[in-house]
Amino acid sequence: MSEGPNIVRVAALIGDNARAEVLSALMSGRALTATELADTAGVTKQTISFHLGKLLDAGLITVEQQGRHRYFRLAGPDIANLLETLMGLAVHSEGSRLFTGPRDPALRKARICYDHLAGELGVSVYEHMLRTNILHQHPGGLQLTEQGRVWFNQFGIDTDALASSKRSFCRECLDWSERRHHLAGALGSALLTRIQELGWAKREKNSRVIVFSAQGEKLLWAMLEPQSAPPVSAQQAAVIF
Amino acid sequence: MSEGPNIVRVAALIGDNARAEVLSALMSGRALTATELADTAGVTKQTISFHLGKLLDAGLITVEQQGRHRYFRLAGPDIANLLETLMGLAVHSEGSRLFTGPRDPALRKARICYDHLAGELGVSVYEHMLRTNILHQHPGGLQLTEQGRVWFNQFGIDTDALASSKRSFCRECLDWSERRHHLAGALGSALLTRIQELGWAKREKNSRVIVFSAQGEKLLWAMLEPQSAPPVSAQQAAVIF
DNA sequence: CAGGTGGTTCGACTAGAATCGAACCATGAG
DNA sequence: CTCATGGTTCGATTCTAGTCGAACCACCTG
Repeated sequence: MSEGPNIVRVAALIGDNARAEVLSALMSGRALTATELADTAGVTKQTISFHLGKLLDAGLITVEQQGRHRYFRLAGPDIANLLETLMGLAVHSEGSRLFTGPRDPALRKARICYDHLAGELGVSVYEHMLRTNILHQHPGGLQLTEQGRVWFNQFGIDTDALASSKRSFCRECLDWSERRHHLAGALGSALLTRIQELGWAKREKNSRVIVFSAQGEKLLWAMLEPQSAPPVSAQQAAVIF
Repeated sequence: MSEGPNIVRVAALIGDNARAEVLSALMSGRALTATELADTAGVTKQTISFHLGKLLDAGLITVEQQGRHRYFRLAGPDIANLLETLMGLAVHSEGSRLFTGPRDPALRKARICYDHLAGELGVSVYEHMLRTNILHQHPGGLQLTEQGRVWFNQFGIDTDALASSKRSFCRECLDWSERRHHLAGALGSALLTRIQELGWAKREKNSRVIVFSAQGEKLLWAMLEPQSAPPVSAQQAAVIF
């Protein structure tokens, strides 16, 4: 009867309020404890433990013990990718009652997707990088060009160190709100981290929203424009804050 | 509490045996009647009617009335895409008991994904097309090159007619078994149709498997090889490297 | 050591969902 | 018109899965 892999198990797992809430919370890329998760999901500790067990079984999340805490996180970028795909579809399926809450616009503008930048800003930065040939789409996958390497280094990111890590260096990820791609992988992760280091943007507490300061957004674009700014040196940029 | 779109509804919908079976069956791209679906899902007519109602509500499938029959099909390529993504994840999550049934190898080799070719053959054909510059990955999306147009026309596909249709002309689609991309969109659809027209491959009854004749597979590759097929100049193919 | 907090296990309760039998409504064939 | 067939609706049944209360274990702190 059933050909192919067993979709049902995974889908059913996600198709529960509490668990979906957990997974969404973990989309922030943060590692959270069981009680924190219980809190955001709005259930008791016992219940969350039950759910976390199931998610672990299925390999959707992983744990790391640290003292008497257990930190849970998504098992990998694949999972985050699936969740974003689902959101992209759900946003249509919702149809009638689409309550665009107050946080929603901010969420569309810029948010964290697992560990990299997503939303309007995420895709426009990514597409800009393609246009200006910092990144290049190659049959085998996305590639960092030589000038891209220079750009990232000047931005204060050690691309060589990243490349030697085991995780996928750079790849694209589908954005649910924009329905276009943004940058993911080690490079995407490093980019966002650096942006936060420079104080250009901050994460909103308990949310996936990322708020750019007006200044920060301007500086980012300045950094990307090839003519207007021969890449601002990292130190110089950092001075601002 | 919950930010972003409501994943739960969609996921829960897929997370049921009968409905997942329905969706999988519709991945074949065929339009099927309610009783056919009831049959493949292994439930009675009443039950399938119930499930189809839910899937319709959520906009995952659509109906078309024809006489006293109602033909159901997937609502669009997005849905197919989501399902493939899910399969890609499930294949890992299954872990221990992965019963690779007898049909499985055939399914990995070549299968239909909504309406285009997937599996080993699907991705290698697609990647070959990129290498030989029939298709080109462009920041805005996938593009058919001029020489690609010629190639498709010689293959008996009227690309201009396709381009004027409303649906997305050509795009890539992630392959769950290969974890790489294959060709989708109107162009991908036309390609598969033409291959079947030529008798190079046939669909297995009641399954997503596509069986190529030894002859057919050979002819397809001959068609793609740059030296034997004039449209692609060796020069342009070499440009990539 | 005792006390407090983070997490899990067990058992029982409950709500919701899937299922089917049976009756019902349409459409097409003869 | 009558009969057969494709589908839906309704009601009743069954069962699974989420939930919590309570007890329990593990670890850290004082």
